[in-house]
Amino acid sequence: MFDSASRAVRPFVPLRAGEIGMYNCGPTVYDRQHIGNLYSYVVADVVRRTFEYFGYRVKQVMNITDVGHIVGDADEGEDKMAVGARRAGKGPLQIADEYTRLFMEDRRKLNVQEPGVVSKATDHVPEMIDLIQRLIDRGNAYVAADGVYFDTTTFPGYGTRLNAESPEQRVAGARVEVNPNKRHPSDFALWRAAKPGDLQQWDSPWGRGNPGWHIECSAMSMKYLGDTFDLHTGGEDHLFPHHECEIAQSEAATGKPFVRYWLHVRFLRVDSERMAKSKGGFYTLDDVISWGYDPLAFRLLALGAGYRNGLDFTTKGMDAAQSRLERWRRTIRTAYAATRGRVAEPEGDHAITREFRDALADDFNTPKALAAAEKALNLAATVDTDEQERALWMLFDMDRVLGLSLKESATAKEELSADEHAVFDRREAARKAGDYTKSDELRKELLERFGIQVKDTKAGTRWERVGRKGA
RNA sequence: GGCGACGUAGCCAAGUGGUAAGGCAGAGGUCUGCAAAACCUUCAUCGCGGGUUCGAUUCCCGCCGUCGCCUCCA
Repeated sequence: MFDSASRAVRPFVPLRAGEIGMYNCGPTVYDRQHIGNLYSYVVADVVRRTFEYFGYRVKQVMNITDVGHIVGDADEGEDKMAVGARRAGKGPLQIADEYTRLFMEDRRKLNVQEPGVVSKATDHVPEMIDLIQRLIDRGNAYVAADGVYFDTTTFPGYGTRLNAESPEQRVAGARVEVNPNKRHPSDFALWRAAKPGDLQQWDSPWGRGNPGWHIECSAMSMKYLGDTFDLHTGGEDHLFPHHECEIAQSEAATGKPFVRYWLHVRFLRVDSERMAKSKGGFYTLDDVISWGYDPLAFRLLALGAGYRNGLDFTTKGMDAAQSRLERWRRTIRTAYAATRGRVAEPEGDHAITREFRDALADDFNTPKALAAAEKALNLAATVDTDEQERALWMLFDMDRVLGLSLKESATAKEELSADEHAVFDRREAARKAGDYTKSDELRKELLERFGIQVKDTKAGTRWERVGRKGA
């Protein structure tokens, strides 16, 4: 896998054999998560599933940031949680709970498995305070007028562990006013003293206030995974400063290496541009669903691109993914019916399975893995039932990682409603009577009114729900 | 301004020093009352210009273009 810290692909070797500790930087729950956020969790999910597929036990921890963090140091702008709360006329915790719920719902729709531990920042303030105290005791942090800061000069290599650009080079482009309370411009806040009107504040040895943004991830990841753990994931935007700060404060506090492998997901783009509210490309999963797409088509789209290259979200791309998904389902359903639900593990190492596994083992190359799956699909479309049984076994096996509910689509049974059935029967009658004009009319009606595609096959008339696209 | 990534067919997207996976769309065909589905066939010399090499899309240099980061952000 590719490790951001060494900027190279290197073999993955876990700390403890057969076991992996993995931490995902979670969302700040002050608003709905957009598809870009969701995309990064789909990637994390595929990573987790891949490790499990290869037999590892994965302990996955994801945080929920339910404390508002406006700024690193210069206090400008407004607390995000506060903004969200005021907008809805509710308290910060209600807001956090509400958006957390919606977030978890979106994840389920995308077949993203639940992490073993989901930890909320507000539940871990004591741990953060402990950690800050340790840093002060060790001389890595100092108390200033408006909070506690990490002294970056005490941590050699600060800001360069994951980034090629040195801190000196950054100063040139600095665009935020330097806080005069800090000893060095690059120092970052661990604890911020409360200001009048702060909705969320806690007591601490340094007075009332709230924790800095970076400290929560250090405190929670180490609590659940230990001082050193295997894998830390996040969006590319976290490379700097968030993860650099995490490294600095964690390693300074423990004197041990913090994370063994870093994985950063490139941003999802909308029509080739970064999604941003100002550009109008801020979409939620519900938007995507309302346009007539299956959430799993979005997952398939995500799988179709390498996580390090980012994903370009376009309606064309979604159309392609939707068509592809529907074809997979049809093929599998047909094959499953042909084998009467039997599947058979191929003897020995099947070339297709091997191709699939090699692709995943090569830095989670899901596009390549999908190509292997397409080969299995071709096999499933043959008339040889032995071949089909093997193909189905392989597809269901692959689905442990792909997470496209292939098995469910094979066995899904759907019924026509009474209304639909009536139209369907009338068409059958017209067709039998040779009245093709009328039968074609009714077929069109089924499609346009109910989203039902009628197919006349040698084996009789079939139908299928295809949904209605476009908006 | 600094740092980084990328530029492969109409679109999305893998990949390799020896003439380029897969998907979507399209075209032709088989099947069909017609459709739909399915199946078969078909569809690229890899941004531009140099260089290294027996040979480069793949390595190096330059240029052009796109995108991201430079302390809110998955």
